[in-house]
Amino acid sequence: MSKTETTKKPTKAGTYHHGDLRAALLEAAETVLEENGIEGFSLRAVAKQAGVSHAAPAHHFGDTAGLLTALAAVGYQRFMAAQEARQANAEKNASSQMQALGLGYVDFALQHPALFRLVFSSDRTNYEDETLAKPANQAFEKLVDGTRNVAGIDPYTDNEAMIDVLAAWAMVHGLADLLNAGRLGPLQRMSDAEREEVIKKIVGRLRR
Amino acid sequence: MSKTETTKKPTKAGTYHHGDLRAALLEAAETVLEENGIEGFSLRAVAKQAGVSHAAPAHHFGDTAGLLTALAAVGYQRFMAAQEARQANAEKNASSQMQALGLGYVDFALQHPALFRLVFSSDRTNYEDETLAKPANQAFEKLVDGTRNVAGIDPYTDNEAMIDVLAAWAMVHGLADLLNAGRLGPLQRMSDAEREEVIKKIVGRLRR
DNA sequence: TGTACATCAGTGAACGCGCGTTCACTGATGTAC
DNA sequence: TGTACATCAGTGAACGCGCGTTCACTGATGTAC
Repeated sequence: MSKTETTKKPTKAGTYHHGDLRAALLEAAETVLEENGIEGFSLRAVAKQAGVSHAAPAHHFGDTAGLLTALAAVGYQRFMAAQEARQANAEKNASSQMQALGLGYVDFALQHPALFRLVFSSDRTNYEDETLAKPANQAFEKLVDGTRNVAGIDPYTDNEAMIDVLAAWAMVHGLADLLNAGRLGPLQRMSDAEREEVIKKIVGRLRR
Repeated sequence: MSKTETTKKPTKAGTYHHGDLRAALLEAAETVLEENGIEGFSLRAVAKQAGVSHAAPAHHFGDTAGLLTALAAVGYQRFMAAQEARQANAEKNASSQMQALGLGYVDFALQHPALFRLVFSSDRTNYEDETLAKPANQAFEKLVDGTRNVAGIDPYTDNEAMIDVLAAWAMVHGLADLLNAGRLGPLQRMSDAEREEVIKKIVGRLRR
């Protein structure tokens, strides 16, 4: 029953008011999501995980969709961080940087399977919410930029280049989702290094 | 409260025993799944839809996973039917037939979004069950056959050809899932014909 | 510096709901003789 | 053809559980004077 140290704002432990319950609830929500999946997600479970009364989350997020929307925004931060980590370790030419975006996409999916679903497949989030729409667009822009650098053409003015964008997205998304679902038989049982080689080859099947 | 006519086995209407409740429950389950999604799926909801007592489904399928597994097997029939319809209308050369598999994949996803998720992304099904594993393998074999015909090499003996198989699968799966999730912005609002052209172009981004 | 008061964050009991599961039951069907 | 009995399919009441929501509350904080 120990409250996890949030460290953000040093709260006075043991007081009636939490200090930064919103942040603590988001952290708890991430834990609950990964442990129970989207289907097992509930405000009460989050409250319990945060060690707080069950009615408290509604006070900050309204309802389940509100909390999941805020959580999805956090998900995009994790997602872009995974991509940036790959890009930092990749060669600086356009095509290596583009490949890094794909590998980061799959990294994120494998490391945070439930968050991945929430961000890219769920209908329990609200993309009208500016705090979610903004990072979502930001992530999409990174993909557009990468394609622009590889193709030398702006996808926003060239239809074929936009097809490249969508094809790249679809490819890595499908790969990530099927891997998480355990539908790709042999790939499931490979070592990380082996699987990574195959993933690179699959992503390499994209052509202009 | 009218029981849907099953037509399979002409049951004596109004009798205590149903006659073919198993089939009627599967039909009801498909309706409930598409209406409530995987998250809203329950044995009780299926019983209600079938107009039968709430404890009846457990008698035939054990638990929710059992019913969903049986339903997923039905899903593969729908899925392969969608692909076959596309293939029947396509030119008979290897590459057109392969493209038809991809278009059928997307057709199935758009026509039966929840069933699509159940079949390809859910963890609430049991692939150890032979009645599910069999059609799943059958569907995979169609993809392997298509690739073999295009590449002229057997994916089971050639690693690069198997990469082709997985890349094709990943591409259309990602496309279908993102479309269903409503994440592909502009594509969502196109007419069917326009969208189909774009989908064909995206699928065409696969290279050997 | 001290007091009074408004505001705010979080509590906890209560509610109604749908869920899966259990279990004694009832009505229909099939079989033995 | 008729009777007795076993088997089977489906019923419906009851259970405990976790859920979201409501609401009167309590304790901490901040502000006015």
